[in-house]
Amino acid sequence: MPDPDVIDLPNFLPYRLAVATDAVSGRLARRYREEFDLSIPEWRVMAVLGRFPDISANEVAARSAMDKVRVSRAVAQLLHNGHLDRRADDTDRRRTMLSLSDSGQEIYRRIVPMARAYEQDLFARLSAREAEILMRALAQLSQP
Amino acid sequence: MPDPDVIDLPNFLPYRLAVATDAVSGRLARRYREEFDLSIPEWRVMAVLGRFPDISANEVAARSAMDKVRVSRAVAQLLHNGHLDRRADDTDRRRTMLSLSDSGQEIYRRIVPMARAYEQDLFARLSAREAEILMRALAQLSQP
DNA sequence: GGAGAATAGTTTCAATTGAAACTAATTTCA
DNA sequence: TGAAATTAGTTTCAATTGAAACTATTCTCC
Repeated sequence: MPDPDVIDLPNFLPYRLAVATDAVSGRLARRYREEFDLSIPEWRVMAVLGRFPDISANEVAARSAMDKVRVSRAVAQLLHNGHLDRRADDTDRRRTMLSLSDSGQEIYRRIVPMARAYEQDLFARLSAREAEILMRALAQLSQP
Repeated sequence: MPDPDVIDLPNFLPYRLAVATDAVSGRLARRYREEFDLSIPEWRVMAVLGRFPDISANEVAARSAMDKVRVSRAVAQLLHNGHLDRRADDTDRRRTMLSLSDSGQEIYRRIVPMARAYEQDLFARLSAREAEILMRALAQLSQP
């Protein structure tokens, strides 16, 4: 029976979520950095463009839970490293269409199995039922 | 059947965890800031000291999943605002014992019910069984 | 058509962060 | 002992971040 006048941080849901995310993202960020020299925002941009080629930076932002500033910077870095192609949209010259360059596709091709394997290692800690409920619960908590 | 050559970010566990944490922590951080003028690190320090009075900054760090730099800065701010008391440890003058001041206790007394209510609002999105499995799954994912 | 609102994307600025270096005190052990 | 290693906590430095301001373009509607 928990004392209602006190909060036990390790059992406090927002804290526990944050700790789990730090652990999971931290390990993954290190591998992206070491093996592919990518930050998490850069990886997210590449992941979105691998699935939805030729979309604008704004659409990338909408599909990656990042604001346009973070996307803009990640895109600039990826362009600098030659992992993206950018071409102006002729019908609306404010927009630019982004896609993975050959080099970007090469990295993507290599990073996807690594990310999947990492995710499988995480799921291996859970039963199938726990995994399914976890995913559903996270979706519930993400709603405004 | 998911395409094994592509990753769908919204179904990728590390991404989904990060999005859920952003949502949950973001809302909570705004309330701590608006209602109590506290950051998340400051709140964590207060939460730990509310449960374990008279411990050192190092012990706070160990119990709050923060490094000593973040704790040091949060403690400095809380001292500045008069929410903590600090006294030197006579047997080891490197250490200082921290505790909530009267003003800190007053804030703690008010913030705990708010945090609990917020957590209850989160749990209300889940069934009891889902909540229990979520907490267990998060603990599993937090392990090194 | 054109003035004003809206949109895509970038830049600026200040705040937050962690690694590494640092200070001060304590412990280890030759 | 006392020199070297360890520990508690702070400061410095550079990187990351988001809000707000900004540029350039397009849309709205009189």
